[in-house]
Parts: sequence; structure tokens; C-alpha cells
Amino acid sequence: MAFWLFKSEATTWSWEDQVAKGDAGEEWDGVRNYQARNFMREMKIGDRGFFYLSQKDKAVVGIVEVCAESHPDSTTDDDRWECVDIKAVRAFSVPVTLDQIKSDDRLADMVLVRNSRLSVQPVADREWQVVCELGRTDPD
DNA sequence: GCCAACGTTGGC
DNA sequence: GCCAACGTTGGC
Repeated sequence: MAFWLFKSEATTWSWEDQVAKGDAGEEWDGVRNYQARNFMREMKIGDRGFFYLSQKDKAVVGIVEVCAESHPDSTTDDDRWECVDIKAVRAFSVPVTLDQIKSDDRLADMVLVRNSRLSVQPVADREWQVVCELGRTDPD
């Protein structure tokens, strides 16, 4: 099982919006970046991801799970763009802020730190464990 | 609100 | 196929 990070803006798609979709989940649509799309193509059902809020919050706030593998993005007719579906698994006990992540030596290589603009990114196993620990949340 | 970093587009 | 111009993202 692989780990990922999905970036959203709370004003566009919040954690509460994601939770409201329940186990049915929702398309992670709107991605128009090849790197991000390619990562989604690699995802398998059951893979886990962090739900990160950019801009105002700048924090990881919860864990999601991939519940449908890559398929055409329903928000465009352009067949270059695909997306997966994800569902909320659980909220973090405490959000883990970008500041915390940047100041933790163990997370220095996170894509979030190295390439802040990429909206869908891989997370290393070790990074997954550390961020869950900082969020005082069960990593499984 | 600014701007650096990055990705994409289009002229040559 | 290169690269200048432009648009967007996201941290500050």
C-alpha cells in the first residue's frame, strides 16, 4: 500500500465537504497537472492519503482512502485528465501545520517542503508515520 | 497583496 | 526543439 497527499483549499473543498460524502467518496477532480495526474494513475484502491489544506490553514487535517482507481475526470471533455475517488477515513486529533512539518528534520524531504506547488504527491512510509504521530492519530 | 517558483503555450 | 511570455499556485 502506498501513501499520498491531496491538497485542497478549504474555500473550494473542505474536510467537512469530504466527510459529508461518506464511504461513497468523491472524485478528486480538477487536477490539470501532468505530474499530479500521473501519481493518481499509480494509485490503487486502499491506498491512503493525507488531506492537506493550502492557503489559510496550511495543515494536514485528516486521512483519506482511495476508493476508485484512475478514470476520466467528469469535469472536462479533455481526455488527458483523469482522477481517482477518495473517501474520508478519520480526522487528525490535532492538525499538523506546515510550520511543524518544515521544522521537523525527519520531514525535510517531504514533497510538500521541496515542491510546494504540486497538488497530488507521494508520501514516504516514514513520513506517514511521523506526520500521524504529530497529529496524535492512528496511522492505520 | 506580493512575488517566487513552476508549468504551459506558442512563435520562431 | 528552444525559449520568451504568460498564467497559476501557494507561502509569506
